[in-house]
Amino acid sequence: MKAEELKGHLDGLILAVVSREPLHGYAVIESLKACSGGELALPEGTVYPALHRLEADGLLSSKWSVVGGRRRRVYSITKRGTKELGVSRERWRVFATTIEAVLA
Amino acid sequence: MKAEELKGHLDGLILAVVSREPLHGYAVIESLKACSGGELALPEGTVYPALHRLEADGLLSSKWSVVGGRRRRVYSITKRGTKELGVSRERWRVFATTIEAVLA
DNA sequence: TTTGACACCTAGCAACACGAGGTATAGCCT
DNA sequence: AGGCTATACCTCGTGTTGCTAGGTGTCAAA
Repeated sequence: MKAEELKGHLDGLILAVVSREPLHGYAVIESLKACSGGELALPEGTVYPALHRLEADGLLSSKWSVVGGRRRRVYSITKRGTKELGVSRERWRVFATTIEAVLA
Repeated sequence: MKAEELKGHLDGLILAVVSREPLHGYAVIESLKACSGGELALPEGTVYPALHRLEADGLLSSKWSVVGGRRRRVYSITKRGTKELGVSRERWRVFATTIEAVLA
């Protein structure tokens, strides 16, 4: 998976996995890996800043928790985040249709 | 169509339209627009540098021609470019499958 | 006790699509 | 003749964004 391919699509992916259930950052990485059959093995330096960005934009909200002595920041999707996820899905459909029309 | 979405996918699209028939830069823009039903209305500042990049990488070759007093740089796909187009198509399939698995 | 998994963070880099600006010809309308 | 539009090329600078590389700290198992 090339790095640039992902640009502009990451936010939607994160919103999608967090919308299923609240997750902390590390779990988001694992969830993306699991959902994609290992294809989306994203480094922390990619995911953490993205989570911060999404929270700053009001699409995710977080709260700290401690489990087994380890601190976790657990993210939940907000109302605006849910709406944005819908937009992302629709935008993906348009995008994929467009690319396939040209590439095929 | 968001700008960042396209990143990493543009080269494959250009290779695809040029592979159908040799085209000059302006015609590449028109062809992309036509193939995509107007969705891919890319500005010149996007397409021209991409064409130069592809030529520098040996995936396209160009020669000047003059038609009706206007000079055109006509691009043809090279052998390596054809091969790369195949790679791009396969990479798109993997990418689209991956995104859909997570986003759906 | 040292390795690995878990769990978080940030600064700086590199890639790349785009906006804005520039040059020049041809054809059409007034 | 002058102005406008379409054709046709180019480049510089900017903004976004994913990644690399580095850092901190806990816990369990070898």
